[in-house]
This record gives sequence, C-alpha cells and structure tokens, in this order.
Amino acid sequence: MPELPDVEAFRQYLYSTSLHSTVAHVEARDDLVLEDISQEDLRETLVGTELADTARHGKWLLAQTAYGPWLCFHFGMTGELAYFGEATDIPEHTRVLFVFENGMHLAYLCQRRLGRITLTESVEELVRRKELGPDARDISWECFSEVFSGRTAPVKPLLMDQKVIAGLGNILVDEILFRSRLHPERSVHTLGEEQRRDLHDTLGRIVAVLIRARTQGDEVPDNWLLHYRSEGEQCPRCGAQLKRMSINSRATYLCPRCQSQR
DNA sequence: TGAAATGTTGTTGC
DNA sequence: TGCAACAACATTTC
Ligand SMILES: [Zn+2]
Repeated sequence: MPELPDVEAFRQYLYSTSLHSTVAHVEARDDLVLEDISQEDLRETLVGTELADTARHGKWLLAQTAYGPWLCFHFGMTGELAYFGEATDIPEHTRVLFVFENGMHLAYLCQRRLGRITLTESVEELVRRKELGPDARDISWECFSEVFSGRTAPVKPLLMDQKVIAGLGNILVDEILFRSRLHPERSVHTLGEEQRRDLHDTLGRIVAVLIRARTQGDEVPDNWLLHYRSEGEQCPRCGAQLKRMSINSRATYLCPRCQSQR
C-alpha cells in the first residue's frame, strides 16, 4: 500500500493516537528494519519522553520527540502501523513495538521487511541524507518544471525517482500518466510546455483525491486505472484492452489507445 | 515452480 | 560526475 497517500494516512493515524503519551518501552523485534541505529539508540531517544509532533516527506513519516530528535518510518512495500491496548493483541509481522506508560501500544509492522526505521535531528537532515526531491503534494509549477531539465529518461522512471520528486510510487505514476494520456516510455525531453503543465495539474489532482480516499475514506472513482491492474482488463475510459508491460522491472499498466504517444 | 507484489540501494556502464 | 538500467534485498501467494 505505502505510497504518499498511504503514508499521509499513517501520519494522521499516528498524530491522533500516539502523541503526548510518555514512552515506557521500545522493543526492536527485528534488527533488519533498523537503519544505522540500534535498539539502544531507540530506547535512549524515546523512553521517558513523548512524541509531540509529526511530519511527512514523500514516503517518510516522522515523529518528533519532546526533546527534539525525530523518529523516522519508511514502510517499504508492506509496512503499516497499529495502535492497540492489549499486549495480547500484538499483530503478526510486528518489527518494532512502542509501549506507552498509559498501557497503549504502537506497532510498526512490515511483512516483507523492506521498510526501515531510523532517527534524525531534523526533517531537513533526513531529506538531505536520503537525497529526497520536493514532496509531491502541492508541488508548485515552478518546482515541478525544473525537474525535467537535463533529463532524458522515460517519464515513468523519472516520476518514480524519489530524488526527483518524493512520494510517487508505481501505482500512482501509472494513474497520473493514464489520466494525462502520456505513454510511460515517453522521454521527458520530448514533452512540450503544454504537456508538462497538464502533467503537473493532473499529478496534483490525482494525489489530492487519493489522499482524501486514504484519510477520509472517500471512494476512488470507478474510472481510475488502479481498479483494473490485472491481465485482460479494459480501459475504463475507452474500452480498449489494457496493456501490461515491464518498465525498469516494474509492472506498468496503460491503455494503448489513450496513451499512444511515444 | 517460478513469477509477481505498493520500495530503495548499490553496482555497472556510458 | 551524472544519469539510466538492473540485480539484490525479503516474504508470501498463486
Ligand atoms: Zn483507453
């Protein structure tokens, strides 16, 4: 699940459940998800203090301790959060468990163990360390128009590159390109001003709708491509049979009729 | 059984 | 040096 809209939902979830409770205990059940830190580092930073604020940049969720340092979550392909009361309810695939003095628990789950947890002194430091581009939510035209300069890559891999724009994943980019009627292999340097502006507008609308869907429970419209990501499905706009191809080893769905521009 | 699944990183070659 | 492509990472399901 975790692309930008999902991480934004996790941020709101953490914000509404886990702030302003003193941390009593931290248990790292799986060292693999700890990035450049130890269980001891986590305990020293968190135990005895509380989480006071949240932030998000791209697919990273951050929670600031009352002392200043930030706890950082990345969800990989299968990460999620679970907040609950009873210790007997600890979910399967819990990799790190935070226990609060009020008896509540926050579990970081990650079935495939591709997610990561780390610490940083500031949001900016993490963005620098990970070389993240500007966040995809509400990215300005000025900012967006610059990311194409000097690039020749196909538009899909470029939009998925977190160093270019942070937050867009495989499913989101397919949706944006479908709505923009752009072929995913179209090289970005062939896009004219008009197409770039349209791409920027579409990106903003798609991201906004998906955030509302993930955070408010709004329905994703029936005519969105993401409902039809399987072999043999038809284009919800023109009825043509959708095509599946591999781009940089990622499954890519497109409508050969709507997105014919190479 | 091999392939595929929402992701990132390190390496390789240009 | 920067960019683009790809294998590797880990787990589960079909
Ligand atoms: Zn179509």
